[in-house]
Formats: sequence, C-alpha cells, structure tokens
Amino acid sequence: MNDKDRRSMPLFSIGIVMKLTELTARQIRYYEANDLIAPERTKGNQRLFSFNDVDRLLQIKDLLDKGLNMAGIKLLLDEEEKEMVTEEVSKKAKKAPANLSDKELRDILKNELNEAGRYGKASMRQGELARFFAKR
DNA sequence: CTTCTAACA
DNA sequence: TGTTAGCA
Repeated sequence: MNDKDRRSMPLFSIGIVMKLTELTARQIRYYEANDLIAPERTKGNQRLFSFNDVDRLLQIKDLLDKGLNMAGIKLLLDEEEKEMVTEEVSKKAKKAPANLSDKELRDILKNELNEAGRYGKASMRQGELARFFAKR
C-alpha cells in the first residue's frame, strides 16, 4: 500500500478530528456542507475522516484566519486537487500561518485565478473576486 | 456515551 | 457559530 492510499484511508471519528484540529463538530460539519471536505461514512452514517481530511481541515482553519471565505477556500482547494501548480502555494499557506502579508495573499489568489483560467475553469466575475476576501 | 440532522427562547 | 432536541 502506498502513501496516497494511506492518506486517503478513512480512519478517524469526528471526535478524534476535533482534538486534532481544534475545531468544533459544528464547524467540521459546516465545512463539509460547503464541500470543503468529503469524509467517508460508516454504515451507520457516521463520518470517517482520512489523514488528508485532517490536513485539509488544518489548511481551512488557517485560510479562514487569514480572512478568506468558503468560496475562496474552495477554489484554492479545488485547484490544489487538480494537482501541481499549487504545490508552492499550499506550502506557503501552510508553512506561514501567522504571518502571511496581504501582498502574499493577493499573489496567491492572483496565481489561483490565472491557473483557473489555464485549466479552462470559468473565470471569476467581479463580484466573486470581491467575495474572495471575507469581511467578517 | 458518541454522532447525526435540523432548527433557533 | 453556539446550542439543543430527538434519533440511532
């Protein structure tokens, strides 16, 4: 079995994930409702998270602190899933949690916008671009 | 006891 | 987001 399989293996209950991510069950479920994560389910309908899910939740928490909203995060994560490109972006977002300057954030977002177009994804409209920045 | 969905004195 | 109700 390779690393990819291991990371995507459904192993943890929401309780474990709560402790691992410092997030409430409410938040975790809410993020799932917004398609930021897609944990597996047991036959009893209980969520089973993979190592990747936990990692993703950590990134989500991070991005949320930086002021991005669900839409913005979803785009970033979607591109990340398409592989490559965001390798550096994700590292930057994950390794520089508490000190990401506005310029860096803008660069990351601009990078994502460019990639989105490169991948034939519908380009964002003005309104959506504005929504990239959350006004909590 | 833990998790789930739905809903809001 | 919190919190609670009523199930499984």
